[in-house]
Amino acid sequence: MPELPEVETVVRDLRPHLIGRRIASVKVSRHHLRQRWQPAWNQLLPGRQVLEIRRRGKWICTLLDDARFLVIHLGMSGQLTVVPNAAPIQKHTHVIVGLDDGGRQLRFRDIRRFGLAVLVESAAALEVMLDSGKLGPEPFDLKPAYWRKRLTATQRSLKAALLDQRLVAGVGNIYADESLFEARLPPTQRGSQTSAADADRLRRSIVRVLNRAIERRGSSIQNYVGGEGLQGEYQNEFRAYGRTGEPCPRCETPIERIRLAGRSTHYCPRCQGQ
DNA sequence: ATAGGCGCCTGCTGGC
DNA sequence: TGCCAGCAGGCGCCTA
Repeated sequence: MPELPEVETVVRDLRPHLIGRRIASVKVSRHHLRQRWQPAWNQLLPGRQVLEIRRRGKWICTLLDDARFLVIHLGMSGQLTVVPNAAPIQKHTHVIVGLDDGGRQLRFRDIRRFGLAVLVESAAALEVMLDSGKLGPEPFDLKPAYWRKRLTATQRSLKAALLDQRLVAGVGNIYADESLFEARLPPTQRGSQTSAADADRLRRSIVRVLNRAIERRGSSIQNYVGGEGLQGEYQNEFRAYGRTGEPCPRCETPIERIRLAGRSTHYCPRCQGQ
């Protein structure tokens, strides 16, 4: 569930609590996540100091003082929070990292277990994992020529293209629908049919929607909370996503919902043309 | 190579 | 009240 704005909010929340802190202890649950936790990591983590926390697309990369990275993906239902040691341990908590500040823990909770928590050996290994063709550029760094080229090179729908992390990193189902609404483009339109003007409008819309969502600390629908356990507020500003049957905020036409690229897709049949 | 479908999980909601 | 289908911020693997 968490997309770029939610992950960015988590990272910003965690930084002041984690940077400079040392890891005192590690405890993991028996349930496996998308990738199995290696027992060796329980030995490697204690004593390490947190130097940096970065976001890349929907990935959270915590740089440690041995040049390794604790890498976390929130999947659909992941929560990464800093809480007092005494806070009750909620069901589905899979990793608990004790901190040396004498009273708090970093906890990774993930109800559906589509998420991931792994220790990566080095910056080079992280490159292989995330970059090397897998993750496209950050939405804020999209070059107009690149973006149009990638869109026009595919027969898939704009919706499918936006969800493809290789084209642009960090956009998911909510912000794809919201960006297409903002740009007044039909989600079903084939990438190959995209004019230069369409592509650029879409690019700007993505940036505007994501920045606004970050300002509102992301969207909370069911599970999402930021690094301090607070919900987001952007769900109150949705114009298309999840508004099936409600009037379009631009033209009052009821918002429609279709299945596209395997996902629920919400749009205004009138002002998002065709 | 590219595009679509399915499965991985748990929990919640709505209809009967 | 119970049961069952359908749905949910993602992604990787399989197939045509």
